[in-house]
Amino acid sequence: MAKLPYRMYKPEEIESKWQRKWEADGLYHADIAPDQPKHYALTMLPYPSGDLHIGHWYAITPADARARFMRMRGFNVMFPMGFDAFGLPAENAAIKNKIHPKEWTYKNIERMRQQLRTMGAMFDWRREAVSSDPEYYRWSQWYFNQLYRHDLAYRKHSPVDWCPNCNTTLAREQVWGDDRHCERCGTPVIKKELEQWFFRTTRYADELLSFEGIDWPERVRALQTNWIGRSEGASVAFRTEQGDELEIFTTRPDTLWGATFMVLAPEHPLVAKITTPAQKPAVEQYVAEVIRQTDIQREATDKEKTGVFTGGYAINSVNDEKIPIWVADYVLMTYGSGAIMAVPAHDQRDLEFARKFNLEVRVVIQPPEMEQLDAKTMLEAVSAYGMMVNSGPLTGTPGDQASEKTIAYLEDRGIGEGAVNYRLRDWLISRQRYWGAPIPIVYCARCGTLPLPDEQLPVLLPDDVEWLPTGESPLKLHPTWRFTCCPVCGGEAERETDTMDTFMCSSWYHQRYLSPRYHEGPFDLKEYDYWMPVDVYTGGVEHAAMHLIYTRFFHKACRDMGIGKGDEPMLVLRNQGQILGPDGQRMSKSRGNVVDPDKQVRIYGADTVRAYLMFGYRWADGGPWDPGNIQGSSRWLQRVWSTILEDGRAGKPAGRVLKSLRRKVHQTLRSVTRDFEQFEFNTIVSALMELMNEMSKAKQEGVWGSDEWEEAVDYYLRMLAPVAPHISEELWALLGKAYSVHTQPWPTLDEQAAAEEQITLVVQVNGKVRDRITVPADIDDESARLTALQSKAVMKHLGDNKPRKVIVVPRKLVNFVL
RNA sequence: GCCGAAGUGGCGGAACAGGCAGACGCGCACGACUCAAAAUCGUGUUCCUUCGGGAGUGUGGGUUCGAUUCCCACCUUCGGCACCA
Repeated sequence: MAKLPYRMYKPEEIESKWQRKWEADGLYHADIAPDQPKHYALTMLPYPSGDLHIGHWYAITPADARARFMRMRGFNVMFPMGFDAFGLPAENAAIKNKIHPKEWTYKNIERMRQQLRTMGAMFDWRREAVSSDPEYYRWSQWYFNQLYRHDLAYRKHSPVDWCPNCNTTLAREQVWGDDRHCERCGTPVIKKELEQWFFRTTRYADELLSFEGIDWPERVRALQTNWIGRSEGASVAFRTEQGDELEIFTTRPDTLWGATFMVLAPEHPLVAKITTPAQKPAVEQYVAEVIRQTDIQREATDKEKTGVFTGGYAINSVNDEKIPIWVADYVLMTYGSGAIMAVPAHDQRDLEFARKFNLEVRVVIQPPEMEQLDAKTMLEAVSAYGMMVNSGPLTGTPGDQASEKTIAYLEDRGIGEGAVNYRLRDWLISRQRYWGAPIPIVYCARCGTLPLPDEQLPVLLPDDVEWLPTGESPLKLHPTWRFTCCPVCGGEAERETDTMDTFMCSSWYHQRYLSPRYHEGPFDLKEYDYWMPVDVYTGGVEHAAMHLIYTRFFHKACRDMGIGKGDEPMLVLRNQGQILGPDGQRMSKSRGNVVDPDKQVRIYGADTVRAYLMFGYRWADGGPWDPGNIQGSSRWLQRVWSTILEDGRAGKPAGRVLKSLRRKVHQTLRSVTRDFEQFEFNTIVSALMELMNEMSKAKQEGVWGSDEWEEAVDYYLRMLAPVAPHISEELWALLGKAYSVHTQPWPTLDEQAAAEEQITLVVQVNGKVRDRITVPADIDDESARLTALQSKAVMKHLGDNKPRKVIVVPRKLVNFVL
């Protein structure tokens, strides 16, 4: 073996060198290869906030390592990167620093591109997409038109959530927490009545509940299921005394005969008509009070019930009974029909209301295991199913058929039908801000609301705009921009001046990566057919009820519009956790606990930072940054460097030593392969550390220069390559191996070499470990038992007793039971 | 209240199909090297112990020869939803 000149491991010298070479060589270019299986690995694209955060490294490094692993396993891997570049932070920063949002954004993108390069990730930069480029948002607008033409986009006047700090409306998904605050800035939202654009996500509510064919974490599935909030029941038509139909939704049609009053939401359109002159002042005052309240005050669950009698009555369709109609704020206009039938005996909220206002309580369900219910004394509503009582023709129906039979009864008589309700709302996409894709709609006094013809896209965002937020769309304040001519009649017309929610732009970015400079459509179908769907999608779980619902909706809509294919955009989803500051708190500039990745790279090198982020945490959990722990990863790579590069003493190692080295190498390969497949990154690094410890010991015993050593080093560098791409490439080159380690195939596992010849048999007496004996791996049960019996420790614990039972688990243990 | 995830040494964490709890790393202790320190290398490191052992994976039960792992009940933490009819 040739003697190598000894050198120190200096990551700062080798890392940028290889990064430049890889890029110059196009080593990570992903092109269609029809004969090769493809793998589309996607990591959520960052927002260009200014600086790359350690959180970006934490998210991207393992995704990159796994993409590299898949490539070595023979897949044609695409791992693209881009920027989600529209959005409020650009405007906020612009206001603060008096710099144009566009300038701020593109400066940041340039800076982050450079920082991303220092990670040594295998991005194919030719596929980069930036959502604020006209060539990108042209297609966001085109998609808007498609949705509009397919009746999946519509404009509606309605009460919407408004962030008074961001000065814009928000989608329901962007309002968070008990205090209903803005997802971006934390300010509590208020309600405004506005004319806004929506996407019909509710049309897909049912389909979005199915996760068939995709492997997504339980956490995300549960969250989305929860968010969509499907309830099954019936809608029933009641009538007012004046003859108006009053529809209600109930999940308990079997309690219909127990309805003793009705409640309307204060905003319900029939309130004014129903209210009698005598009750008018009280009702008007109550409604005015409720409207003045915020949603937070109004929706507090622990609040005492309030309400007012309208003076009007409704007819219960099942028994023609006349029941009073009340107005109360515990009924929400946004769910169901904004009206309920109240069944106080079987609904806690209705019971509280009834007791407070002395309304009738009537038992219509008797669960078999409960004592006879007494409407006069009951303190808690009984929501359990049970036999229907006092329910006219359905009296006596058992609980398990009650709802079903009632629905059939309603349908027979044409007074109601089985119905499903969802919590999910349509997606409000209008934003009264500047830095977004303009909604490509024109309003013409003669021709009405018109989407701009596709060939007139993109509707360019003007640069010369006063972007300071006023509550009005900045585009509306531009002196000329909004005036245009009607695409149909050519007369004077005005543009829509709102921009689109940036989640619209990020709903389809994985398509743009396929062909970011394609001019004929949002993507080149050739590329789509080869690469889609995304095989592995990784990113933060905070998007579970926003981006991850929107993008599924978008994909299904595309499928139905004949643009895309398949039911789901991303087959496998995995979420990483969050890296916190060393103090265990969320990193923030104001707390001063921000860990700067650039600085860590300067100190330790990118490979060490990568290795530590993979090694130090369960990826899905994350945790506090530990400035001490990273030392372990740094020392490890130093050891890898010196153990592989420094000449060893030539010796005559025992065959046993060589065999055991080979065994460890193949065992490591087995576990590293499995862990890559299962996204368990921390144990990949620990297995590689173990192997290095073993190799270092074996080297002391003289294996250096042997075939086994050569194989160990070769395998080691290939296994290390996805984790630490620079040091492995450098060592690969220094050993004279053919460029590049990253285009090598993944090593081949020799199961026989990995098999243990000798095993440690655990010997127990009464389930307690008393001895450990080394035996041949293929020992039969009887010999195992006899060998174990000879153990001194066993003899001592057995004494004169004869074991009642002996359990032998092949290759594992022998247990003597007394 | 409902849904979901998670509780293992001083710390991050490991244990793959019910079979050696604590791999790997940090920290710490001791030793080697050094005039010395750092770095590096080596050894030890769950707790208690009368040195025989005993206890131990959030708590209490259960199944089993045997449970971090399976079942039941509960506690705690985190995340989501919540007057949703």
